[in-house]
Amino acid sequence: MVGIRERARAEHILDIKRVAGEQLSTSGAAGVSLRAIARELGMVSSAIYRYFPSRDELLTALIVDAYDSIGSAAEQADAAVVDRNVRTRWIEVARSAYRWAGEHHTEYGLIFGTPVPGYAAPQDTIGPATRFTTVLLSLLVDAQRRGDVNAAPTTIRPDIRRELASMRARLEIDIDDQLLAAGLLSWVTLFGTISFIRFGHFTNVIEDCDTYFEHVLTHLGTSVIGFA
Amino acid sequence: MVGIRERARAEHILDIKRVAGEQLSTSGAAGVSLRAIARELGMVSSAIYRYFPSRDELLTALIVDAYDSIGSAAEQADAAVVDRNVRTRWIEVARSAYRWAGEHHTEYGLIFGTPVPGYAAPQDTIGPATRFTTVLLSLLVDAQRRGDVNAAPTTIRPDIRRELASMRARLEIDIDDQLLAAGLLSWVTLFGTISFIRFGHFTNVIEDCDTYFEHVLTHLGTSVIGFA
DNA sequence: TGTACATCAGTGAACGCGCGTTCACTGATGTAC
DNA sequence: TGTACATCAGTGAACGCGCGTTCACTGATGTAC
Repeated sequence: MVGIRERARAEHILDIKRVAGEQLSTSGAAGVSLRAIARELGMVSSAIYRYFPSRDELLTALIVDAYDSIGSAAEQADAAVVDRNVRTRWIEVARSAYRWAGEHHTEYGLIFGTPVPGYAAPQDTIGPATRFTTVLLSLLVDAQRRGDVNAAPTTIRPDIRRELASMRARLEIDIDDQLLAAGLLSWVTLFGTISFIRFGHFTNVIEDCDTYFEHVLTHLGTSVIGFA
Repeated sequence: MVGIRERARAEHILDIKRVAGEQLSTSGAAGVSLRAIARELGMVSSAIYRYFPSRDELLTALIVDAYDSIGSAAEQADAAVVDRNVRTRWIEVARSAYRWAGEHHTEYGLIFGTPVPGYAAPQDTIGPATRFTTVLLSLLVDAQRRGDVNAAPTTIRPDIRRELASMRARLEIDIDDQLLAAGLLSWVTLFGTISFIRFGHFTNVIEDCDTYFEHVLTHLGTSVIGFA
């Protein structure tokens, strides 16, 4: 049986994070203020310290939530593909990231934008941070196992092969050099494109960014990774 | 003949921007403070207003300087290639961006990171912002004119061809769909890679980022753009 | 079932700090006749 | 060449504001016997 206090506590934490998220959207990470949150929630500013020991810890919680949010969006998008076709899965997962970035503009900036100087991401953020990438990786592993890839081979220099081998060992995955390199490049291009679109670098360059994103997606899936 | 006042004024503006740049590196855009700058320079805080009408204008000046700085780095890198070989030019220009981002970490974050909420980039920033891209574009124009490209053709959907045509008209450049699309993708991947490296997303993923960057560069030049 | 004690949530005042911006002012540097 | 005036740089005080964090406290909710 869950006590009244425990439930109230969980609710208050949610409330604080919700208001903090609103401040994040309106005025950025620097604009998140404990006093303003307390004011908004009708409490006294010192009461916040019952829930978060400091402002930095609250920011960390927001970062963790953002990673979890985009990670679970990707997991759901992947799980929703019933026939498990890897090309379709890639497209759905990539789209989910694009959509998430559109719906959570500031949270996206928080995790993929300028790092806050002096703020060192604590250990707690590492797990959630890898959640999205794990979806991508397991997709590639499946593609490899099923043999559903046939990209034109590109030249990979020995020093990069060494780097890829070390990555393979560290992540304990079974993906060959060709596919791993293509996956890495696609991962970066995916978020590079999303950032350029969401951060406004395509202003006066591309008019219909949604369409362009779809084009990049298809291109990466077909020509770079080479899904069947 | 340049008056004493005029020269002193120009020097003071440089001083203010220099100190502001130092603050930018230490504490980010939010940490740039007029009062702290004045303190550092031994003036009274209100004196700053003789040089910049507001804090926002100072920030704008920093952004403009950053764009100018990376732009001129690219121009110099391009100009230094004596044989005008387009592949070499691409590599040198891309490298200059990577190097610049490494030497100007915070300035890079300022222009390619999270946009400051509520801060709308004024007209003054548009010119300097295009300086880097102009170098890349003229490189592509030359490649096209000299016929120094032979990439494997990729499929480009009609709606994207329309987008490319409109871009061609707006920028008044003569680059065909194939090359323009490849250039666009390489541009995004270039900065996507730089951002991932500089913003720390390759921690626990890639060990030797410098080498990986070189690999991406070669790959883009060879397989994506297809320089001869 | 009732009582005694421990835990927790929230209060209110205070500390010590920094910030952007305005304004009336003094003195020095430039300019026009 | 000298004088009268206009422009500019810099001063110092003030306005009004917000912030994170600490601390001793009250009162309510839970727990153990």
